[in-house]
Amino acid sequence: MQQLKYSRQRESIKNFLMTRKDHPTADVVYTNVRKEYPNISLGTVYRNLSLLSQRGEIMKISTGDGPDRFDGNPLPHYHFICKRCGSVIDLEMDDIDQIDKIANANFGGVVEGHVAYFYGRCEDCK
Amino acid sequence: MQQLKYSRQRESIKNFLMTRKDHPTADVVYTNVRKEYPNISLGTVYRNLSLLSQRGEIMKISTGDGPDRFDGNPLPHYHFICKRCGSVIDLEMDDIDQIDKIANANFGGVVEGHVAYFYGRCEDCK
DNA sequence: TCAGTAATAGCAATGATTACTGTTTTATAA
DNA sequence: TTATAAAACAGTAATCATTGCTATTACTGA
Repeated sequence: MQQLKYSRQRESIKNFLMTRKDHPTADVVYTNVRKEYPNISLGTVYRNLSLLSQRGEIMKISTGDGPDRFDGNPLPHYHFICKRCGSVIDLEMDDIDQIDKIANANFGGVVEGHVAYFYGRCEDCK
Repeated sequence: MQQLKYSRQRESIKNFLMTRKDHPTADVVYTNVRKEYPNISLGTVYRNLSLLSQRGEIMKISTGDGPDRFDGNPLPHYHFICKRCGSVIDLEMDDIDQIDKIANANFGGVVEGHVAYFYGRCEDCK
């Protein structure tokens, strides 16, 4: 992985993400960063979101339903998705890393990690 | 949910899926079912895969990387995705349903379930 | 200040999936 | 059986998210 050259656009994208707790999509990032950089292109947004998540500076959330979302907080944590309103919420929970060992127990390969999200009804929708 | 009217195409799709352990994509289902029904359309394949997974007769696997895959075995189980070769493998592991309780502990809403997959290197790639 | 290279804007193209429409199949029941 | 209504279909167009391309611009180190 080569080193990145600074860009104002990338900085603005990252700054925007850090102000938000609602895990916006690429398109939401685009419309908001345009307030500061009206000429930024959607391609630039996608490329930088990709770069940043590859480098572990942000987190990409793929729910398998609708577009990907992004989280400015790169520290390990889990997400909850409301089945009714679709909102994506950070969970504060004890770690569940033991599930990797459970998965590895009868497996021929090597389990290195997992992706998990929880679903149900959020506080407003229950 | 209304009742379904029988269709030969849907039966063929389900039968094909049950013969496979490799979790094929919609496109793979399409090219294979065409051997029996040369005029089947890709739309029909998508509609029926959707119907069958809504009804819990098959399982849809969204990895967030590449197209969705489908599993003819609807019984609860987990999947492993190889980071090197991309293959998706069934895991035989103890259940980890306790993670729903852990996630619910400090949460204002209601956790009803989870989606999880494991990744790493498969037996051939490790 | 300048040269080299990475990043950008603008736009075209792709890939997966869904929507539409006229025709065919299935289920029901006279 | 045949008639009828509803569901499913084939074929195709459209959509949505995302990636690729190319000429231009912006960083960076000398």
